[in-house]
Amino acid sequence: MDTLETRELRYFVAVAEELHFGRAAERLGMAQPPLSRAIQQLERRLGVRLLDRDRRGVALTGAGEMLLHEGRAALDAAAAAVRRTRRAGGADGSGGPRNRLVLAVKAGSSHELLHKLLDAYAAEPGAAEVEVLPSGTCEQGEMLRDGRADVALMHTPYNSLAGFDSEELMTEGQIVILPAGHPLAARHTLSLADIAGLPLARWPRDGVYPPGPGPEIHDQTQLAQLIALGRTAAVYPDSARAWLWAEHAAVPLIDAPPVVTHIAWPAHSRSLALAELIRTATRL
Amino acid sequence: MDTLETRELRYFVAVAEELHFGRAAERLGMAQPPLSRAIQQLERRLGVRLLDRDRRGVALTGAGEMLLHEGRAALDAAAAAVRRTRRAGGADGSGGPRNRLVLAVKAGSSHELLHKLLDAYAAEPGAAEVEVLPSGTCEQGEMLRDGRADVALMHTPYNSLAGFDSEELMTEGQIVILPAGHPLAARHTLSLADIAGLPLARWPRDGVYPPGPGPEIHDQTQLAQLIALGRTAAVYPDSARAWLWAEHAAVPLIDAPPVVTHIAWPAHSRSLALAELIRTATRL
DNA sequence: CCCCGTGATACCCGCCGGGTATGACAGCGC
DNA sequence: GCGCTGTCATACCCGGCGGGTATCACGGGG
Repeated sequence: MDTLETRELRYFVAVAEELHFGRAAERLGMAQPPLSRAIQQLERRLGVRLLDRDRRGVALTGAGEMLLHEGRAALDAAAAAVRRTRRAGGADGSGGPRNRLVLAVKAGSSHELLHKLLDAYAAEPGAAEVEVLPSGTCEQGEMLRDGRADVALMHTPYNSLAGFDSEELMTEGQIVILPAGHPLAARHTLSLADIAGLPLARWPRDGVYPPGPGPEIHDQTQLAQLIALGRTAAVYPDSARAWLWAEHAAVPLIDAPPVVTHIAWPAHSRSLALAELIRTATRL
Repeated sequence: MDTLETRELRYFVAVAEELHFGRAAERLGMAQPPLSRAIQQLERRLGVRLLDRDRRGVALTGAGEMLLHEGRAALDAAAAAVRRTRRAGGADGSGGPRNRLVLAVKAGSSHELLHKLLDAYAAEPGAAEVEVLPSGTCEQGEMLRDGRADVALMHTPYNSLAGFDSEELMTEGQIVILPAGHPLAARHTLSLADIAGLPLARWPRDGVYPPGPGPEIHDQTQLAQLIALGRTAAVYPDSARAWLWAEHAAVPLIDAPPVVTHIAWPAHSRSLALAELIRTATRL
C-alpha cells in the first residue's frame, strides 16, 4: 500500500529517463506490455499521475519529476546497502575479509595531498587497506551515494558536498594552462576578463562552467595533448602543475574562485577505519 | 543478483531489530517459515552471513550490522519517495494540490523564531502553505529522511545535521530551570559543576546527556509540572523562558554549550517554495 | 489511405512468495 | 534420562502475480 519495491522504482526510473516505454523495456531486458502495466499499477497505488501519455512520446508530470529524483536516491541507497554489506562480510570479490576502505578521487588531481594522506594513514597502527578508486570527472558524489566508495576527496566548487559529512583539507588558487607559445603565456597573472575569449576545454557534464567554445575532453592526457598542440586552454587548480608538460605554460588566474579540497564521506558512517583516515587527513 | 527488494530489506530489518524470527514474523504479519527462508535467500544472494543462529536467539554479524544501518536508510529513502511523490501530486489526503511545505519543529521550542519565520514567509508573494508538524524529542532528522517533512528547525548539539543541508539561524545560551524555592534559584549564574548533583529530567533516547538521576519525561507540560513540584530540574535553551510558570526559576548556565538553531532540509531538494522559505529564514 | 510507431489490452503460464505441518535440536525442569 | 518447550529449518502445497506473446487503438506522415 504505502511501500514501493525497488523493482517498481527501477522500472519507473528507466521509463522516466527514456521517456519511451519500448526503449525502457529493452534497457530493462523485458517486454513492453508488462512495463506499461507495472507503471499503471504504480500510478494507481500512489494515486498520482506520473506520466502524461501524449501519443508521440511521454512526458513527466510534476509528481513524476519528484519520483524520478527520490527514486534514484532510494535506488542508490539500496545499491549502497548491497555493496557495503558485501564489503563488510568480505564477499565483494576482494578476497580480503574487510577493514578495507575505498577512497574515490578525481583521476589525476591532488596527487601530492593524496600521497601524503596515504603515507600518513598507512603509518597509523591498525590502518585498514585503502583502495584508491579513480572516479570520473565529478562522480565522487554518486560513488559515495551508491556504495562504490566509502570516502572521497572532493573539490568545491566542482563537487557538491550536499548530503555528506566533510572536512576541509586544503585551499588553492587556480591557474590557466596554456600552450607555451601562447601570447598570454608570458604574463605573470591573468584575470577572468583576460581569458574571456579563450577556447577552454570542457569536461562533459561539468556543470560549473557553461558550455562555451572549446572541445569536450574525457581524460587528462587528451587535454594535455590538446593544449600542447595549441588547440585549447584550461583552468585548473594550482596542483595541476604536477602533470604539466614542457610545452605547457601555467599562469595564475587571480580572480578565479579558490578550489577547496575536502575529504567527504556518507553521513552516519560508523566505521572506525574511516574515522581514523579522516583524523589523519585533517592533521596533515 | 545485485539488487535488493524493499520487501527483503523490511524483512531483514525486522529480524535484526527483534533478533527473533517468530516475533519479527508476527510484526510483519506473516508466518515464521517463509521469513526464515527469505533471510536465507538474502544471505545466499549477498554471499554473506548476516546472522549468527546460535540456538537460543540470534545475533547480528558485522555484515548484519551494516545491512541494518544501510537497509534502514534505504527504506527511509523509499518511504520518502512515496510521501514526496504523493505530496507533489496532491494525493496525500491534504486535498490541496501542492505548494505545501511540511516544517518539522521540536514541539514547544523556538516559539518566537518560528512565529517570526512563518509571518515573514507568509508575507512573501507566492508563498506556499506551511504545515507545522510538531515532532517528538529529536526525530526531526527521521522526519526529513523518510519524507514526512520537507524542512525542519533543528538544534545543535541536540540534533545532528549530518546528511542535510542547513543554515544557521540563531545562537542562544542555556538556562537551568528550577523550582522557584530551590536554593540555587537565588543565584545569578550557575556552572555545570554547580548542578552536577541535581536530578535532571531526561527525554528518552536523547543521547546528549548520559543517563543520570532524574525522571524520564515525554512532554513539556509533564516536565513543567515535575519542576514546579520540586521533583526535578532541567537544562534548556534560553528561549524556554517563554513557557515557564510562576513556580519556576531560570538561572543562566554559563558554561553550557550554546544551542544553535538551524533550518535544515534534505540535500538536493529542488523546490522553489523551500528555497524561498530558507531565504526568508536566513534574513530574519 | 495505408502503414508505421506508439502505448494499452487480453490472455496465458510458470515461478515464487506465502501458508501449514513437521522436523531437528538445545536447554531445562522433574 | 525423559519429555516438554521454545527455537529455527525443512517439506510440501497453492494461489497470485510478474512476465511473455499476440493484438488492438490511435495518431501522424508519406
